[in-house]
Amino acid sequence: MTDTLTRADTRADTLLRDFGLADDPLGLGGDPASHRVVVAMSGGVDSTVTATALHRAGYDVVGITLQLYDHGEMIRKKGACCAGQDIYDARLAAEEMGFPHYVLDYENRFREAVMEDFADTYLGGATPIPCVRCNQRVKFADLLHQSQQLGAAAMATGHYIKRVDGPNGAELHRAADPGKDQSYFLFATTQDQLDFLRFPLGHLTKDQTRQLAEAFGLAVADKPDSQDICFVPDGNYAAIVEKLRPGAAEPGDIVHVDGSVLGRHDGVIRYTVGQRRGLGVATGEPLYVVRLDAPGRRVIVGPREALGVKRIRLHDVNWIGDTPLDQLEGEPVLVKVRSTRPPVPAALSVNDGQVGLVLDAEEEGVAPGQAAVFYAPEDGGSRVLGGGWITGTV
RNA sequence: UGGGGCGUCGCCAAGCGGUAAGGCAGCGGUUUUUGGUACCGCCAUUCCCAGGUUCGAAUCCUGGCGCCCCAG
Repeated sequence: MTDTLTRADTRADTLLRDFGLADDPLGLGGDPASHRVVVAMSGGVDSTVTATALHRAGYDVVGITLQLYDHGEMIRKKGACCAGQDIYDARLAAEEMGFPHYVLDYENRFREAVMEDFADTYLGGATPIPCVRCNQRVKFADLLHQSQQLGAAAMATGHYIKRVDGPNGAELHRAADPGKDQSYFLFATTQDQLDFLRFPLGHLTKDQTRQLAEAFGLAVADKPDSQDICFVPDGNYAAIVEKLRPGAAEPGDIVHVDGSVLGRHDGVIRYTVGQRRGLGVATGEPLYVVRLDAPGRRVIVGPREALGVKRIRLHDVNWIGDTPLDQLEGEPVLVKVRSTRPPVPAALSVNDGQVGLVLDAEEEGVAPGQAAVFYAPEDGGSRVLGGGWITGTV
């Protein structure tokens, strides 16, 4: 028994060393034990491995799990996070590994900052990204402040993204594992937040994380990755919008870009630019949502060729590059207008506060409410320079 | 009730005597820490109905029924 444990410990220590998580991996200096580190624990593999690894590295780890929405019917959902079973998983792991763990009730905050924004965005004819709102307004705002109040030297998460110390301070870089990179969802991270944050898994692959989970003997080692919107139990997001804003979604016309009315729809909230399915309109060729006219309750559709977009207007841009943004008119950047897909070349346009992009080549399905995330062109798009919310396209 | 045309999956549509293409829509799945896209799979034992000819018909014949057009 002791022998097995010892061997497992050795295995874990070896992996930690191999993965660069052994000697003060957070770069806080001095004795790790003198630094309190809050780890945001969702209950999934990644954050649990993060907390455990940092605890083993000697930091004064405090695990915190946010309870984000009510239990009830959502408990059973697989691949969710931050409710029900997941909170229990996080607590259990902390208990077994031997570091303190707290559950904070953030339901009200989450509903206001994420879910209501979600509903209102859809009602406005745009397509929200709740995961970005959650990171931006809850995890990297309220929880981060909470961590500072607890006297933490840093807050760590299990996100797949890299924080790199550069000549001008902390930089944000895409994850080593291109398939798991979460930079798109973290574009709104400010320099202040970045200074305090740490992402120990950013230079690991998902496979390596699971190896660690196994070596640590974590119960969540085989837990499936989370996906979909955590507070939408069955993929029926429109039902959540209806529940939050009863009666707000009203039917209207489905109109072709040529002006002809092709049919009716049950509410603009069920559609997003680029969407093909769910229109229920049969012409010979497939039709896509080209634009949403919320005030007119119209869904404007057209052929795939009508989806191409080159110019994008942005608002609430977060910029964490070295050169101030207003000095970068016409400068080249790489851009992602969607989480999955490599960054594509574009030019910044900055006219007295109005930030926009001109893509070298057309992109399809660029929807208002989604994000355009900037990457530095120099190193092939490794460094994240920030991003903005898409207001409109041409 | 004179002439002509047509009735094949929810929509469009191929088929022209040899045992029901395809597209669109729909449904299911894969991919994906948003939505969407893309990809894969499923989707008419039956061709408006009833008889008949034929080894064999959605395809030929007869009679109904229903549309459409041109004339009255």
